[in-house]
Parts: sequence; structure tokens; C-alpha cells
Amino acid sequence: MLKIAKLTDYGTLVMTTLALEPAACLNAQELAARSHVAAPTVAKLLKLLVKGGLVVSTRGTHGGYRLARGAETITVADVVSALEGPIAITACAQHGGGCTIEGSCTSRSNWRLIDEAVRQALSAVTLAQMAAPRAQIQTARMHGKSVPLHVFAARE
Amino acid sequence: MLKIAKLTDYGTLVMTTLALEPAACLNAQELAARSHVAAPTVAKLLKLLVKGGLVVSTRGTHGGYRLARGAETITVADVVSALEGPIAITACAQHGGGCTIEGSCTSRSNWRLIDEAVRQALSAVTLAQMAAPRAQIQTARMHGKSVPLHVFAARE
DNA sequence: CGATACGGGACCGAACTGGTGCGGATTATA
DNA sequence: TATAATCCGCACCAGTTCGGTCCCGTATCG
Repeated sequence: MLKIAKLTDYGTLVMTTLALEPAACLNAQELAARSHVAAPTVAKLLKLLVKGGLVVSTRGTHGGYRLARGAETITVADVVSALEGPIAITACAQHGGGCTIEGSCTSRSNWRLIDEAVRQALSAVTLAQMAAPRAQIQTARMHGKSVPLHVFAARE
Repeated sequence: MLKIAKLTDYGTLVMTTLALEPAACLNAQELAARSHVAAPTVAKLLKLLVKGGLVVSTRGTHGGYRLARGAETITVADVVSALEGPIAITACAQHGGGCTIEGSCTSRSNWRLIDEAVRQALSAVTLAQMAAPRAQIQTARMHGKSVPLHVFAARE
């Protein structure tokens, strides 16, 4: 499985919907209609996304939501982090305590590397790319750092 | 969080324990003692790992378990797949049905790419590397295909 | 002042997860 | 052949998490 929560999936959908209309200020109901996600769920998601700093909201009669920054600067990793907390494949990789093994666990540091790899994979894709009708991931570039594109080279 | 199940974490631990003694035939109790995981849990894990073809078992008085192949040819992705089923970040990426959106979901194909990236990240690390006391991932190479190592270049 | 829309909770049912236990099958050894 | 050790396949249970809904307070515009 190793899957992200369904809510996160919906979250990216809402975000891409938002990315398609950067100028407008869309309310929750409108976003629900466009993204085909249940309205209460969308509302819940948007609250989290606002708290995560990815979306800004304006209240009042003609209020709504819009992206906090350009769609090219928001990555899938950002969305996942906002909705599920920091990305950490293993439990012990995150908070130091709790792991009963601790000392004898030689593989902990290796897990961290895998963690990092997954994080980079998610960071390599921006909202703008997700919003594109076809997968057009060729020039992934993030915050100035070059990113391993080879990851995406292989196709099934 | 995007985390693997705790059982999977334990599973890799048991596997690495097994990898440290490729010749021997260790029983469940012994493995539990060495890996510091509860015995019933180890037993459960081993059943799954056998079913997944990663471990072979011999029954009878001096029975036990050993790796089905060399530790260099078993990847973390293999272990995860055996314990949690096929790796698929998103629900809809897996089985075609169930997704109510389907047609309007432009990002589905993009998710598949991310899926592939994560899968490759997990495939790039072998049991032998996990068993090594220090993270020594430099020459990841898998089934002859070259693998994006750059993923592991960045350190925190 | 009233209508619209966001904000922050509480809440609930369903599903999954981790963990335990038991009877049966298989093999080595005495 | 009998016995003990060991794996095998289930069924079972408590706890937690997840998806989803609802309600009431607050801010803004007309």
C-alpha cells in the first residue's frame, strides 16, 4: 500500500483546480463543484491548506480562496506535508523517542536516506505540472536546486 | 505522514537480521531475540515474507528460516510489497475502478509518475545495504538497470 | 443590519492496524 | 513408532485512525 491518505489525494485535486484560475477568488462550494469532491470535505481541506500557508482566504460576502504563491513554486510535497504533517516513512525516523530498539537498530540512518529520497521525489513535481492535462515532467527544477529527473525517465 | 506500517518496519529489521547470517537456519524465536521484536509478531511477519517469496522455511524439529536469495538482490521495495501489497501512493493509481472522478481527473497519470519515483527510491536500497552498520549507499544498482543515485546525494 | 462565507471545533461510524491465540501439519530424533 | 520441536493457517480482539458531517462563532460586503 504505502499510500497517502485519500484526503490528501483530494487535496491535490483541489489545489490543481485552484491553480487553473490563479487570479480568481473561488469559494469552497465552487471549488467542490469544479473538483468533483464533496463540499464539506473541500471545506475541511481548505482550512488545513490555509493553516499550512499554501492557500490564502478572504472572508466576507465575496470571499474565497486562492493560492498563496505561484503554482510553479508549490510542490506535491508541500501539499502532503500540509495535510498529513511532515513526511516520514518510518515512525522512528521522526521523533527520537518511543523506539524500544534504538541502540541496536543499525538501519535507522539508512531509513533516513530513503525518507529523503521519497521527499525529493514528491518535491520534484509542482502543482503547475499536476495541473497540466498530460504528464509533462521534463524540466523539474525546484528552488534553484537541480533535481533527479532520471527518476521519471522509466515508463511502464 | 506517508509512513509505512510499523509491521513493515519490523519486517525489514527481521530481514536484515536474517541477512547477517545467510548460511544459518534461524527459527522464529531466535530471530525475535536478535531483532528485539516480539516473538508472535516475528512469526506473523515471517509467514508473510515466506508467502512473498523472500524467505524460505524448513519445517520440523530444527526448522527455521533463511533468505530466499542473496541479500544484495532483495530490496526494501520487495519487503514493503510483500508486507503491504503493491506499492501505490494513490488509491486510484492502483485499481482502475472506484474513483468517482475518473474522467475529469487530469492528474492521475502524473500520480503514476510519482508512484514510479517512490518505487525506484525504495528499489535502490538492498537488504545488504540496510544491514551495513553505516549508511553506505553509493553504488546502488539494481537488476542491471542504473538507478538515480542523485536522489541520495543530498544530506540534511 | 443582514446575507454570505470562512474558522474552529466536536462528533460519529467504519475500516484498518497491531497484536494474540489455537488447532493442525511436518520433520528430526530417541 | 512416539515424542518434541517447529512452521502454517486461520480466527479473533482492542485500539486507533480515517473519512465525512454538522454546528456555531466571526469577519466582510452591500
